[in-house]
Amino acid sequence: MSLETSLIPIIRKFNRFYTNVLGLLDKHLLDSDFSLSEVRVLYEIGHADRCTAKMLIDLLKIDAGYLSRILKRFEKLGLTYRVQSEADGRSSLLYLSKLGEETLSTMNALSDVQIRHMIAGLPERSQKSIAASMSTIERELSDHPSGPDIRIRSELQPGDAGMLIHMHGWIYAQECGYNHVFEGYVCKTFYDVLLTYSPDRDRFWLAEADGQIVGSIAIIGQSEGKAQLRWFMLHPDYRGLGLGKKLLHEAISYCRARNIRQLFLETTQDQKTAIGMYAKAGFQKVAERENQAWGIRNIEETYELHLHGGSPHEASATNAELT
Amino acid sequence: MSLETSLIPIIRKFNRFYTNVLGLLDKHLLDSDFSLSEVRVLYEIGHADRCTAKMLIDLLKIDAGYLSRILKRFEKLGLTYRVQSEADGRSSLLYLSKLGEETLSTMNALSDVQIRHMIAGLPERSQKSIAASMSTIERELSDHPSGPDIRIRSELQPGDAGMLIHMHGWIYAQECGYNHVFEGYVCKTFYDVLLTYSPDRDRFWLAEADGQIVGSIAIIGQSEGKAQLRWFMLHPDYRGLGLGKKLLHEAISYCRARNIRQLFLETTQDQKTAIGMYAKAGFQKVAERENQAWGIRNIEETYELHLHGGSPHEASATNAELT
DNA sequence: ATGTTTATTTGACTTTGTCAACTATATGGC
DNA sequence: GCCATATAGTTGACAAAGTCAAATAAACAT
Repeated sequence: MSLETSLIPIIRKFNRFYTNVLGLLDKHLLDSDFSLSEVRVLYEIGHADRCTAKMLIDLLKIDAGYLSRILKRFEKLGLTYRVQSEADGRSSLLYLSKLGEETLSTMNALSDVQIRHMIAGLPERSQKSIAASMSTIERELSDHPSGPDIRIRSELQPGDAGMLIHMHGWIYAQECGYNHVFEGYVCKTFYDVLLTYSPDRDRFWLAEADGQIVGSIAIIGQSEGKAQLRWFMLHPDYRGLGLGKKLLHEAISYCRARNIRQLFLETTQDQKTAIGMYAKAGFQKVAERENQAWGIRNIEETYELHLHGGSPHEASATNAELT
Repeated sequence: MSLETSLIPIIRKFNRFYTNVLGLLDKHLLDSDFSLSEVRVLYEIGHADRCTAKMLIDLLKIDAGYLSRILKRFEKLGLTYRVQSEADGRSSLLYLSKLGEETLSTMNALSDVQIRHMIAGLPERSQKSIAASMSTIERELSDHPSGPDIRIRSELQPGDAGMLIHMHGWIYAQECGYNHVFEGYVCKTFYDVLLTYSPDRDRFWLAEADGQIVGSIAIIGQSEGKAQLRWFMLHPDYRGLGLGKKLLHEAISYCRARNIRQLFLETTQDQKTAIGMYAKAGFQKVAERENQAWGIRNIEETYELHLHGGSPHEASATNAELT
């Protein structure tokens, strides 16, 4: 609630600002013979599939009577024509005539010029960030918020390692109070792997939200049926969406497929949620020791999971719970 | 030009979308006894200092005659009063009466409720990213584009090292074709420093644009009048703004102040721009060797700068050129 | 002082949008 | 199939919102 309260003034300020921006853009549009509403109607007829008056009313929140007259005018001007719907005799399907299409594309071109003029003087980076911000707002506010575009990829790209270190450093400082020495230690783990990195032996799964890494897991150093699970982590904003479960499942499935029998991992006692998931997947603690190096006292723990030979019961339970 | 062309459809789409959003918000506002224009006028009278009709005309792009009538109505309703300007007898200064202030704050409250309702169902992360995006758009599009908020800080925070590694990995892959081994090597350099990091001996300057790191430089390992300059880097989007020069200047000034006499750095021949700046600052090449490790053949070079004892000429030239 | 510009007002007008009553078709229950 | 009710679209009467040009009065430039 307090968050909303602090954001509302920002949003209202933007609304006032953007009302002006849109007003300016519209002004020029009004040099044409059409009102703003008419232009919007014409645009939608041109772009919607099997457009009816009802659709326009819902989409543009326009008065039915007003729309009726606009459509009548369009027809008189020869911009549109209508065909009675076969499915519903009350409705007509609306189409642009040749002239209507020309008119619309002229208006589109004018509008493009307007917008181009609006952003013309700005540096490329500003233009990009404006467009990106607009997409974000639209996506987040749209009726069926699709949420961010979340996907999991498993090729390691340049910069990924650094980003994972960044997230480790930041998250563990926030949540556990670890200091820069911890981040240095994470650097070391990546250094060790990257120097000899081979996609065959070392595999990463990176969860991305709109192209930004928000979670990770990896299986590294596999040899002779053994491997290490590493860098299992999820950005706080993206927890509770089942992403962690999905990552862990990916990693373990991969191990099964690669015939890895023994998987181990190291973590600290602070990682309650992760440890819960490890346990659910069948991992068992095999060692623990104290660590003072990271600015705060903590207990490091080692966990192991036996995938085939070990306990068939656990393996199948895992499978069921993580699917 | 081609970039603009690809962004215009995004911007137009957003404009159509946001026209709807604003329309919906306004609808509810119209339940009150005031038109949208009237509300905007009332708002500005309440917030602008020494408000005149002319100001409102310019600010809201409203017709003078229309405004005149709105103001007349406000006065009749007892919401505003006017005082003839002493400086210009043609103008009057506009003020809200007690009742006007109450009315405005009621409307503000209603508007707040509207907005709160609009974002209420969304997760915190969405709300934040909406507000941030709006601020970005407003800043970039405002008349005197202030550009991003760029500042240089010099405390190392958790996550910074990772972010710098990320940038190294990404930029050098983009621009020089280095592979993951290079990023691993960068990890090692940070590992070495972070384990024994001490603000007295190791100093970072991080250039941030709107809170995002976009450039860096560091002076590390100083002892007995010597030190190493490291991690000098600038995001491609933020080059040509004098930021690199500023960072280098910060680092060298610091060395002077700390009585460091000899500074060295390692780079690769690919770094033409950086090497140009090093040369300008008085650095001289003292060694070079071939390196094959990073996926592509390159020449590593070592540079040195003697700050006090060495060449007074160079030192002063440096000072002049980099200030 | 005089002609020009600027801030605001007023009257006449158009455009835009709203509301409620009306027609015609569709839909669901029997 | 028949009826009650809902839905898509139309129309007339009207109100609100916005525009334009002419008028007024003060300010400014020379």
